[in-house]
Amino acid sequence: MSTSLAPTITGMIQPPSSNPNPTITNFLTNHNYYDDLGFDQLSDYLAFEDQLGDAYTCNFTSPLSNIPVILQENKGVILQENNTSTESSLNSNHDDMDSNHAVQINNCSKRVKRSEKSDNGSRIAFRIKTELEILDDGYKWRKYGKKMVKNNPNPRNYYKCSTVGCQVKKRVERDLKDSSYVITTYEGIHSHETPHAFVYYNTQMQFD
DNA sequence: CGCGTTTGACCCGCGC
DNA sequence: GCGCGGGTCAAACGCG
Ligand SMILES: [Zn+2]
Repeated sequence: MSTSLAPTITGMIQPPSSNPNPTITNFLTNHNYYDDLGFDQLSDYLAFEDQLGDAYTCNFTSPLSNIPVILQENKGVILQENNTSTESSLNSNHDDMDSNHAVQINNCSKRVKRSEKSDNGSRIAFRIKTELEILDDGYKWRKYGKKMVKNNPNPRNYYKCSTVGCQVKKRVERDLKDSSYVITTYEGIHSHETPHAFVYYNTQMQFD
């Protein structure tokens, strides 16, 4: 099926009336996270690791205040490069956070791995607790493959960005340890912006 | 018609 | 060489 799960998600939350597209803006933060950095090499990524951690948490907390759909359900978010080592995890209860804007990132761990063969693109994986298989992140994806992975009853889906000239791929599978989690792996950097996602932020832009 | 999904075939690297 | 696992292609199909 397509990426139109808006009804499902919007049913779970109260979208702010000012926000024309809650589901998309929610994931925009994800994209801001690595798009703004635009690191082409893992070394860059690693170099900025500390700052990233900040930006990361920040992105997920403050701008999300209105639309913490997924993150509220989150028990953990994992960023990882080529699945191994160098992990810095932070267990934090954001209880002191503005309860109105409570975005609960209880167990937010970040994993970074230096890869030997850092193929041109970057690779980032989000581990998200959700029952939904397909999550609209603001980009248009075209599914191009599905595979059954070994030792995992759940299939793995392959998507590619529909925008011409953009080679970003993403791959979605359920965590075999805990099938209530979905691991979404992005590979590459978009050569464009999302059409809709910035509307919300533009409306926030003020000149006071 | 245009575009997205489905799904088996195909490809490729690797270990035996 | 062969089988296997992971990744991709593409023809057929579905839908607005
Ligand atoms: Zn793209």
